[in-house]
Amino acid sequence: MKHLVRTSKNLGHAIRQARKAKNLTQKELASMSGVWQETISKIENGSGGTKLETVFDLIAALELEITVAERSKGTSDGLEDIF
Amino acid sequence: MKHLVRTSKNLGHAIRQARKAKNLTQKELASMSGVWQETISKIENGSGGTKLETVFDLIAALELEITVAERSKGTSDGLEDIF
DNA sequence: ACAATTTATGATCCAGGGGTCATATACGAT
DNA sequence: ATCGTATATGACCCCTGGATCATAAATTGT
Repeated sequence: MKHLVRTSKNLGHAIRQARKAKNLTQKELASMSGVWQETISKIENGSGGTKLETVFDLIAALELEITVAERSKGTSDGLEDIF
Repeated sequence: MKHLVRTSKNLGHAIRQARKAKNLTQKELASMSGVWQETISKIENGSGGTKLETVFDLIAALELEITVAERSKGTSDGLEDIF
């Protein structure tokens, strides 16, 4: 699944979905990423203001990757997902 | 151009490149994104700790988009770029 | 319904980000 | 080399994210 991320809420969804897909609890993800469970909770719920590094830590632990590219003009390339 | 972003430095490169591609100065980007020129400078140079929202503002102003997806196992999908 | 586990909330403390201004340094053109 | 513009740096303050601990609320399994 490919997530378009424009807001913290989007990011939260993407992360929660990836975590669930791997059957991890927030606490487990916490210990593998070094990010506190409480913080993960906030992030998954889209509370803004998160620091980039924290996101990178989670992304890495979940074996996801972030890409930045020109806004696709409706290419609808792969199946996308936006909330 | 599609940028794989794993670190703040990567992000900085992607943003600077996109800005240059649009022939914008940091100051111009600043006024169109609401992010201070000084801050843009820091971000482009990969100084970590940036807040997500700040990144979103820049990405939007530069008409870029961020996607999160499973780590591609060497798919080498489109032409990528990693620093 | 109950117990166990998972997630959310709340408070405190501290370090660092970003707004803001001033200035230094780098870069380009002539 | 000089002028003008662009980018980087430094200092200040305020505000908030995240570490941390305790606990509440929600979810899940039986």
